[in-house]
Amino acid sequence: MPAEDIQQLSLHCSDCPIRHRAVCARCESTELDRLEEIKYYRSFEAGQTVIWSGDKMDFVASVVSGIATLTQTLEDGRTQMVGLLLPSDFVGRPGRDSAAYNITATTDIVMCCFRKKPFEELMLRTPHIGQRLLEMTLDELDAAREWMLLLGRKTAREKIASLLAIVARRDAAIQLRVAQGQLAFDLPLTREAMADYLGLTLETVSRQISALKRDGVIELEGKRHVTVPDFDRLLCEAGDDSDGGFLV
Amino acid sequence: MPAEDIQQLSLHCSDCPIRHRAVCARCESTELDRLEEIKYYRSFEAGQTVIWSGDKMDFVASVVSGIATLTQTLEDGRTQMVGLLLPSDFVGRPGRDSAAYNITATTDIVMCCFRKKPFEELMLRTPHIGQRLLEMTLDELDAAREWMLLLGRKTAREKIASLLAIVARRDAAIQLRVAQGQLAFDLPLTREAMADYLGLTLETVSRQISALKRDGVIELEGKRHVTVPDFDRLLCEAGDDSDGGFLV
DNA sequence: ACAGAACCTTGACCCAAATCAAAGAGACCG
DNA sequence: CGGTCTCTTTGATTTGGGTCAAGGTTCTGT
Repeated sequence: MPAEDIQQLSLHCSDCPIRHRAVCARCESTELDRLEEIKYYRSFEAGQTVIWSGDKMDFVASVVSGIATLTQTLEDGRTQMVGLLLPSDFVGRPGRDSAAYNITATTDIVMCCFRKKPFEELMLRTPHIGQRLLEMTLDELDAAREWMLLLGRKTAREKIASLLAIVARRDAAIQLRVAQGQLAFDLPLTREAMADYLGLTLETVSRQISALKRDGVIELEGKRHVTVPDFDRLLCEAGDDSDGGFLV
Repeated sequence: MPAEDIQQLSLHCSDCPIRHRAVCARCESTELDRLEEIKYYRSFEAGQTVIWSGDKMDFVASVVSGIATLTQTLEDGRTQMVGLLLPSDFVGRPGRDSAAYNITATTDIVMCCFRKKPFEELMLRTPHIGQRLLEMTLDELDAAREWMLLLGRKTAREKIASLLAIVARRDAAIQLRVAQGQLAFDLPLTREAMADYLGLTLETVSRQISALKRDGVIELEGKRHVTVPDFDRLLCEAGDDSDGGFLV
């Protein structure tokens, strides 16, 4: 989302640190002011579950700060992460009143919620909101499909490299650090969460990270801080030149 | 989509056998008549490529008859199917002018196309179309995420059983055959396409189908015709009680 | 400063699925 | 009818990643 859009949007939502990506920034309707009337905030601690799959969900929300995951599980406990919620991401589905996934906070998190009913009414009156939501949903669909390629066809090493590349890019975008040459960032996920994301076991994740380190593709400081000396090398390890992916 | 919607919709699109699911059936606006003005048909033979990923795509379309696949590939040829287009499915993305995936006809296929520009203009004037598209896109996203669970965490046998269950259900829905007890249908995919769908090799697909046959979960007649004596048994083999999935 | 917990790494071993290889079964065609 | 092509099955072997197990590192709370 271009910077000027964020700014313009913030005119409508001035006390809130979030960029409501659900809302069309180009729409100048005063309807958007009504978002202020129906919104409220909720906080969760790291590890807390925001909502369980199947539970009633009478709100939609944007992430203000922190990180949450969307996961699905089989009866026997096998878990697959199907999405990651980062600041400014939108969650919740107009027209459906129960959650489709478990949402879990992996860090302390603040969400900006809108009660679903009034939000839907606002959508009806303000087509631009729906259009923006459609755009966002299509982006998520593309990201999910790219992840399908990763889950179905990539090797463990490629999966790890892809994840690192995506996190690096996302981090660079957030920090607005222009990334020439060396990149450094903190992994926002535990080894286990990475495993659930990539369809691997945590042991394999650990082993492959060690292998990438041994081969000089990345450097590690502590468990979480990663330095990438040669981003192109990492991309090459990722098995494709994909420039997008899940974290969008 | 409920039957009455299809019927009501067909008022607006009477000569076309397709149910335009992209269009809100409940909308009585005469705007919908303009769809007639901007639509045209294209046919493809089995095996033909409709469009390559990255190509310019200046239309959106609904599938009238036949089956097509959406696939992504890595440079070395590894292929992952990320979607299956069945009659009445919508393809194409307002707001993006190149295709994100390879679209290939797996049977002879007829598509009902709308030039993108006028379709987008129509969307602007008719919010219900956008809303319906949003609904459909959210359904596709759910399906893609369910597929992520399958790709990341299910065994080969569970993958095959899941695919069979989904095809069986979809077939039953299309045929409007009420499915008490025994189900029978034709597989719409080659072993190789199934493999690309499930993230397996074609040999593994063949072996697992043979195993399910040997264990009495399914019966096979020829290579493609499948009979399911006990649908619950098949669901159980699929590893979850999922009632939806990719084919929607 | 110490105990405990949570998280991470590494090794040894195993197995499900990939790979390599060969042969069967239809479909189509001259 | 036999030949060829495409699709499918089955067998033998290999291997990537899972499983089980044992320690190592931080971090937190007392």
